[in-house]
Amino acid sequence: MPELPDVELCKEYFETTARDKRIQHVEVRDARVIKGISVPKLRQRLEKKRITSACRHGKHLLAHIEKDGFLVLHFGMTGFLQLVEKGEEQPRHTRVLFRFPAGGSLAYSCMRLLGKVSWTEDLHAYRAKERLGPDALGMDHAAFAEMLRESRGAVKPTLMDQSRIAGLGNIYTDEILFQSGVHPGVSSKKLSGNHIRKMHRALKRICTVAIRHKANPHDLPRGYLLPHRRKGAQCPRCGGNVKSASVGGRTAYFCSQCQKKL
DNA sequence: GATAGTGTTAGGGA
DNA sequence: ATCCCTAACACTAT
Ligand SMILES: [Zn+2]
Repeated sequence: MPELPDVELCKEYFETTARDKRIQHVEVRDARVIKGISVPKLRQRLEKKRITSACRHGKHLLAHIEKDGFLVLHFGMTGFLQLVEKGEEQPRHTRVLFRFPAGGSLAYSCMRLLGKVSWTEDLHAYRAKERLGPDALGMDHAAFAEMLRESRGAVKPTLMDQSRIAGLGNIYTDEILFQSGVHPGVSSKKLSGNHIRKMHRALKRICTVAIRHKANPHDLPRGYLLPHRRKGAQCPRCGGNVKSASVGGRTAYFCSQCQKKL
């Protein structure tokens, strides 16, 4: 559930299920996901308060709470939100339950506990404290090109560096590099202007299309790597073998035929 | 039973 | 300091 397109969909889900509602009660079922604030303080900030809007920055969902500040939700690798109506069963790994006066509640589920629930009074300060770079979808070509020129090391870890560009992770950087014809291990410094342009366009296109298709890999247009993102699968563009390699400590999947090392 | 996995960060070595 | 790599976190699916 966790890269930019997924979090954007979470934001939309949050808006349709929680906006303008008042939080009656916050049930913290596993305090390990609460970060940067005590459980009583967080409850104090949220209970009886109205949710007025939501926004996303990178992989972070920020829900504006009437007057006070922002509830921050991060989903790690396995987090998601689900509206639970009265009497319905809640997700197995629900860590926090936000109850509304009408009886329904919004469950924050996070199996691996890699996500977090937090609080901030100031979006700017939060961004700085978390060292979050500009959001990937809001970055124009000039900023994107400059970011790559300033970076060292392989391009894939650079794209996943949340302090340089916020929102991309292991999966979508593979798709971006695949559609741009760039090998994940290439040094950012060696990218031509043409490559950078391709990557910038691919990033915008891929995130937008993924959001439109509910971030479901099997609903993506033909030619996308994601549905074939496993070792030994066939490249959807050339029919070659999809390969994997460890780049920056994560497993990258790519087609060595379509993606050149330059 | 062993292993990998959509993320992030602390700790260690160069 | 600063960059880069690895391990660790917790839990499930294969
Ligand atoms: Zn190919």
